[in-house]
Amino acid sequence: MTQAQAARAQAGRPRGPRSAARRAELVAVASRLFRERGYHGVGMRAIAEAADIQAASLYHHFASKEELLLESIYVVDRDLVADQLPILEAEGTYRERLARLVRGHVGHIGANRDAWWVAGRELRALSPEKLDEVQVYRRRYQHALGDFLAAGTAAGEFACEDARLSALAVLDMINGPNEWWEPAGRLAIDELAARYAALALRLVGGEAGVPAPAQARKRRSSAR
Amino acid sequence: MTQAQAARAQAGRPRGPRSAARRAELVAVASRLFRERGYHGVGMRAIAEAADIQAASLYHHFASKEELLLESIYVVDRDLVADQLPILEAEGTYRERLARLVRGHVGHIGANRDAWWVAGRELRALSPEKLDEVQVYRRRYQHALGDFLAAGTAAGEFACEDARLSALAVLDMINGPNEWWEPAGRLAIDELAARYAALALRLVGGEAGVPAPAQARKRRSSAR
DNA sequence: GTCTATAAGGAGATAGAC
DNA sequence: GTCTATCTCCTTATAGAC
Repeated sequence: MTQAQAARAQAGRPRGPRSAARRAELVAVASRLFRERGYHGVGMRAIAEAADIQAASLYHHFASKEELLLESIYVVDRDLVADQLPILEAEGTYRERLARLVRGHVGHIGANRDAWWVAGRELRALSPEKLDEVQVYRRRYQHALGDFLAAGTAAGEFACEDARLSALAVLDMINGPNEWWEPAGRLAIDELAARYAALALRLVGGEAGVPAPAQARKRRSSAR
Repeated sequence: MTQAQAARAQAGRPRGPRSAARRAELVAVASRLFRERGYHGVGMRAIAEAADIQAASLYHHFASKEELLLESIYVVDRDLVADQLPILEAEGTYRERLARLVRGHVGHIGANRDAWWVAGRELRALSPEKLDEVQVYRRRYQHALGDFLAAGTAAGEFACEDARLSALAVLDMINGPNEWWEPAGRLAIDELAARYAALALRLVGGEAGVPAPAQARKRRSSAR
């Protein structure tokens, strides 16, 4: 990848002779195939065929197959963090903010299934440099959640003995639907997101003494 | 795969001119490489080189590359279910049995890291027939846990609104360490297993009204 | 049980025409 | 921006000697 390309990838709305919209289309096609067959299970010829062009034409838009993979992964690991971290800093009780984070997280999985599947399985196909870059985003998210749970425990809203571990446990749980949720299943993604939010509150001790989890969304604008 | 080979793979201690011990060695080598580089990222030549033989010699022990993958996955999906399901039927309170299940599950991840990594990522590389076979084990585990949580709720030990979903949430959480735990980390696998067991109890409402989770292992031989 | 040699095809990537 | 043609290397798997 050239420096110019790297800079373009960082920007929110890249410009230039190689249209950003076309790139995004091609990334979406590649993500779908990577999801279906795995990064190493799909060739540039197959991606090109699915996009209805020749393999050589892909190299006009992307320097390498790895760049296609990286763009897929950015949809999750870069963009999720940018969307979600502000939630933890926003208004509301700790419980409300945690619930919003979980709903946003699960909803993001539902809205970006191909990219999530790829980001969950194909990180190791990245070069060490790009892998590092991606993992910085993940660690930032994880640490922010750990700090938030510690603060919520200090404020008496949660009861986390070990906030770092609780953050891992919550993330393990809310990443789980990436492995099994599908649109045709029993629960719509919004329902699942709401229920996982209630379960996450239990997990961090945010529902202590309230055995009936259906009540979770009635309590509002208290504490803080 | 021939029928004889399939039958041998099913048996606990396969015999024959192609030694089971040699097969297990080669599967372990293959699992490690599949973990490091992905199923499609590793060639038969690389597996052979790591085992210090020629690629053609692998075909004396295994009919195909896929058979090596399948044997890796069996270590998790077939053997785990066989080890773990009896725990749910054994003696003890529901809480005790759930805690034992979680500790066994997390411990199995720690003891079979390569196989777990592969089973978590490379299922789609199996043929549809073998994929089905593996997924039957997974569903059995999931359904057994769901039934167990429903029974524990009816018995008053848990408080699961939706036992099927709670089973998924618990499994999502306790599968999580497959993604991040490593021996050199902050927690030994036994410590992690014990803490995740306590967190799983919270998740299913098995700790209602007990905000201090450190107490979990003191209560014993009550209810049932 | 392991070897050498090879078949038959797919991989990522590039050159240069249009 | 897309094409055709091609380079070089690697892929799974098999044949048959030892």
